[in-house]
Amino acid sequence: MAEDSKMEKITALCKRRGFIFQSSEIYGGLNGCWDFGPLGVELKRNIKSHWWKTMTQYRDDIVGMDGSILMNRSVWKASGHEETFSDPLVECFVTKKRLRADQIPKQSGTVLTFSGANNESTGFSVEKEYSVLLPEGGSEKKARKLATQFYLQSADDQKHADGLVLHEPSREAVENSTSFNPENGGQLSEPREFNLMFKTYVGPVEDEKNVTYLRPETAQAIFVQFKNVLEVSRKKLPFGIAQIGKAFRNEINPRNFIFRSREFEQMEVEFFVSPTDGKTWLDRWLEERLKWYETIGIPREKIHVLDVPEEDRAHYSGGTYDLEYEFPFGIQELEGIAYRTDYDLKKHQGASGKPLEYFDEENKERFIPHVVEPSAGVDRTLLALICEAFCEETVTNEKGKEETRTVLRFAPSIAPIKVGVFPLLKNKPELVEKAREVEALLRPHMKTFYDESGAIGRRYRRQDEIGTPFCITVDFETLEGVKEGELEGKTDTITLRHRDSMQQHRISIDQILSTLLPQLV
RNA sequence: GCGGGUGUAACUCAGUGGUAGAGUGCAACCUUGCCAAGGUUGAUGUCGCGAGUUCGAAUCUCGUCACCCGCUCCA
Repeated sequence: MAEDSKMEKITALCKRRGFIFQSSEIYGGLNGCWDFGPLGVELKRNIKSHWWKTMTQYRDDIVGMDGSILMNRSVWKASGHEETFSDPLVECFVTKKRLRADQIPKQSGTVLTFSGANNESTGFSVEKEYSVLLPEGGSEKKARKLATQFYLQSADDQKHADGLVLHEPSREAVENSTSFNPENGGQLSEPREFNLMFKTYVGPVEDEKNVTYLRPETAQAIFVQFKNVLEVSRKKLPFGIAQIGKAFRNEINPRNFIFRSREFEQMEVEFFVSPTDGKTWLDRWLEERLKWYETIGIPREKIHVLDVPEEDRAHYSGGTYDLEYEFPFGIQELEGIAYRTDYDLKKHQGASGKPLEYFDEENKERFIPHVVEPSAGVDRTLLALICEAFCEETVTNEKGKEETRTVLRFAPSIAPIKVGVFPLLKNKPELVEKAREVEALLRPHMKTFYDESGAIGRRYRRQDEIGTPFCITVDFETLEGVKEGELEGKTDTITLRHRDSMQQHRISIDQILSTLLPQLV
């Protein structure tokens, strides 16, 4: 199956069956925003609750919290998020001056493009393209001086300045270009988005002093509450704080269905350790997280672990693993596990003036804890699960004709609906009544779906397409007794049909729960 | 952000200036005895949105929004 057509099929299925809709669809949608329909929300809740239990219930060194989306602006100043602007910016390579890309006046003239420079006497040589705009009547001498400055930046010693020779530039006339610094004609960097935060105002007055942002990550809420949580939970290092919540990034270009959206949900643990244990815990968390993906149905071999090289990591990171999944549109990040060192707590301690240190009774040491952060995207996980589960099989029907069966092979533990319950025929009230009874028996324990319309085969296929692992059918043998086999003569039995094999077997109604429940964990 | 493509029913699509269509799906009923079965009936459209041209626009023009692909971006 071609990978882009697979993605199209998945997108169509998600809409048709009620997993995911475009946000504000009847008004033409909103770029980068998505709504989860009846099945999508069940799937999403199952993912989150599985993660939450894994973190806060099955282990005793993590506690939860739920921070507000809006926080004091100082949080974003201290964390460094704000400092990096909210507009696309370009930078002059020589003066390092930053300019708003959309406010650069259009300029015309001749562009001199140099290919490099060298200094014979010192042996210095650099090959890099650099352009300078020479306005009509401008001084070529100044332009050459600027280029010289540019090339000298790559020299670590000023001694190369004397006798530096520029390669002879090529010339090209341009009109209305915004690629050059209006002050000196120097080439500007490509526009960069430095800050993707959504700005808003707290209170009804749209005054600059009321500005804050929708959080671009959930982590900061944990850092600023670190001391409170530590205090009340009476935990000792190493310990973690878990949180699931929405975050917002004003992405330049949301893409790939729900993969990169402007409003998304994160599941994060900030795990606090002593400074000497950071690297060890980073590796431990990698293992933990791979195990978790396995339990929800993404096998380890489908996850690529990228040990992010130092030059690609955030400046504060002491090591980062990216867990990547093979989506139909490419290998993309599902989760980042980052060793954030003491960067965040140190920043907040400095900015707030409140001590965020930890006192280690055993060693009588006081220090700012280091942090290892496994940070997963809920929506990305959901999309990966759908991609992983999606399957089209060719089956032969009773007339010998080949047809396609679409199945979502979700792990039963995360499937939105666990069991479909059907009367074989809907025009026989005894069958309907019995099926309703069976459904009522199961309902307190799992998400059920009752369906009586159309032919039984169609109802099975409908459940296959939404990933329901089990279907139960009440038939005449339920009422009249089994005709043959082990259960011969027994009433109150049903057929249990398995999604993946399409096999059915007959069990008595009082065995349904004990058969199904262990498979739903 | 740049370039290209697409937008008509829930889905897949036909319709190129003159009455809004098909198949699938959906709903009801009949039939039906376990894998998308058959029959009858039915509902669903500001033809993405907004302007313009025209006697008349799904169709032509412009704008805009959304989605897809390729760049770009992704602290």
